[in-house]
Amino acid sequence: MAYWLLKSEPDTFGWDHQLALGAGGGAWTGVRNYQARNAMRAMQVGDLALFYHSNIGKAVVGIVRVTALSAPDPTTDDPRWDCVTVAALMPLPQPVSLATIKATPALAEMALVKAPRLSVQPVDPAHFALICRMGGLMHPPVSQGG
DNA sequence: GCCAACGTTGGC
DNA sequence: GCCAACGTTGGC
Repeated sequence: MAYWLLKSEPDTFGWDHQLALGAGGGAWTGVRNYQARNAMRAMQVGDLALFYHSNIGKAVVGIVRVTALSAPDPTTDDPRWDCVTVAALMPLPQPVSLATIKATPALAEMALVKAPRLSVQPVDPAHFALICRMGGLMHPPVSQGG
């Protein structure tokens, strides 16, 4: 079981779009970075990920669940690129902003802070739980992956 | 809209 | 295999 963070620009594909896909979710396409791809390849069905709005909003706004393993990305013929499938699990009652994360010493080691351009990244279980609580979830969901 | 950081590409 | 050029990301 593991935790992750997925970034998306909300004017391209935001939380509302993810919600609209329903329980089946949708393919997380468009990743063209090896580190990000490798993170997706390491995901298991049932793993959970923070859904982060980059550029506009700049906040963690919800939690998604991995519903299918990494598979070839249908948006390219290039065989190097993969995508997982994720479905919305629940929103954060109160989004946790990048500014708040940066102002929280316990979260200073997050890749979001240290490697700000990485679009798919692993998240420490303690960091995941803390952000959930900061977002108003008294009982953070637990990864069922692996 | 700007610009710094950084990943990728391609010439050598 | 090095490295300069270039493109993209994403915070500000």
